[in-house]
Amino acid sequence: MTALRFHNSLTRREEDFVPLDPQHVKLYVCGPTVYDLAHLGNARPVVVFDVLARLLRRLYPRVTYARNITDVDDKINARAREAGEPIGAITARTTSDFHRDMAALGNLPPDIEPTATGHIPEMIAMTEKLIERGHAYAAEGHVLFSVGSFADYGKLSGRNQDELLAGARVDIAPYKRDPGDFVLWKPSHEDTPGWDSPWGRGRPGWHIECSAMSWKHLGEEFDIHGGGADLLFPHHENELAQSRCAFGTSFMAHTWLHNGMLLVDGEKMSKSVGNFLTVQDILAQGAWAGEAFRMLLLRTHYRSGLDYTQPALDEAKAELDDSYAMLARAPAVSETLVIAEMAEWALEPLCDDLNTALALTRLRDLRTLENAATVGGSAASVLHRIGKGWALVPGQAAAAFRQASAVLGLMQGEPKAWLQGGDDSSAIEAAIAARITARAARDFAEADRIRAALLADGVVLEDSAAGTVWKRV
RNA sequence: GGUCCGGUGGCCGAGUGGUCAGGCACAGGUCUGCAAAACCUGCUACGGCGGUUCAAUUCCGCCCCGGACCUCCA
Repeated sequence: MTALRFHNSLTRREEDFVPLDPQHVKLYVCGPTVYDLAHLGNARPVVVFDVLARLLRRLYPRVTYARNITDVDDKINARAREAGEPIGAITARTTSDFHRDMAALGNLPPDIEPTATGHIPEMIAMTEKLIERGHAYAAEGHVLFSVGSFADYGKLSGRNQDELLAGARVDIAPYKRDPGDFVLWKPSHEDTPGWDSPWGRGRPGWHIECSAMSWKHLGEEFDIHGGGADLLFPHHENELAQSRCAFGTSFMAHTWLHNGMLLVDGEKMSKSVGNFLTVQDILAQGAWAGEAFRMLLLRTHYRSGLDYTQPALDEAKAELDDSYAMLARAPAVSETLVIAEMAEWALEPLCDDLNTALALTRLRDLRTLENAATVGGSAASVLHRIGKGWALVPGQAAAAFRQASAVLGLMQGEPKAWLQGGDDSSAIEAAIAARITARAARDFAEADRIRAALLADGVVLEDSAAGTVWKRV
């Protein structure tokens, strides 16, 4: 496979990916704060970086993908107060909901899923290091990171201190030496979760959590850090500052990747606009919806903005219908060099900054080739366009399609289950048998009557030389 | 206001200094008892104004429009 390239947010350029250790690639992605059901926007980075992890695993002998669970946060505390529910109950339930929803979208679990509450000692240790090295100070029970102590502060997000100051739109706490200084540790009252620390009972700031967890599981320096573009500042800027200053390193992650924001019906999701959608809302549309939503996400390049609309989801479902139908028709074949070559070709775009949209286009081409081979027709124009001289053997393009799709986490289900899944189908089979008898007797009126009746029940028939097949719509 | 990222055909959406994206929709065709599916053909766009160039959707400048971020939203 060709060399991996990424658009690195840190350098704002596309560059070749060079692992720190080619035997072991390390990836960290910011996970959810578990206070409520995952919404559509939460799903995008999970899907995008799931594809990245699958791709890395294909290219390198060992990959460690860590994605955290933020289970200590003031939003969680607020939710617990409102709902009168214990914090532990909220975080446990929300974490399990998150796992369920992400699995429904076809995501594999990360290799490591550290929780913030499980890493308080590491956070305290890092905070102490930062104080020792003169990058942080304690004041009134708080510990603050001193942005003025780090010359590179602002480099990741592309801002300078003056801009940050000018843009500050919150009241500046009196104990801050610099308005840009941010909290590493803050005091907790009796009614708020807290841990004993050298600065009294308190809880960590948000940013230090990710620095501590990535340090614990991936080391002081690692390969790739991912997350939503909205986290670039302040979260990632602060993480980077904490980690580099605590360890005296020249970088935290070598490559920083940021996915674009998801809109719903052209607007940022919000409850007031009424376009707020959770993953559960999508999944409720049917058994097909999880995979269709994943397809929808991957049809757009991860760095671009993406507008979710219902017609777009329906189109993604229709594409899956067509693909599963193709897979259902294709005969099984044994692995060949051509199949490997086809799959490699389809996946090639992923190496160019994870171009999933182009990879999907190539999968469509494989689908057309397979259809031409199994159903009939000429694929000469497709072969000419893609510049390939593949001989069309039924089953081969389908096998390549299936292999390549696995890296996208798509179209791995049983075609029959996708097309015909649902309630008991014996009545449908019986009706089809009756229709075959009618057709054999050239009683087309009866045959058409049966077909129309099935269609009314959402069942579409397709006659071919090989017999009659059916699918639900 | 500042920083950054975008504006591609009816819709979605890649990409490129000059020969084709692709999908959906639509219109023809082949096949079929009729359909459906599949395949074939057609539909030829790159926000506006300048500039560089033999040649710009692709590079540069300005303008317009949209979005993200500007201290804890993926």
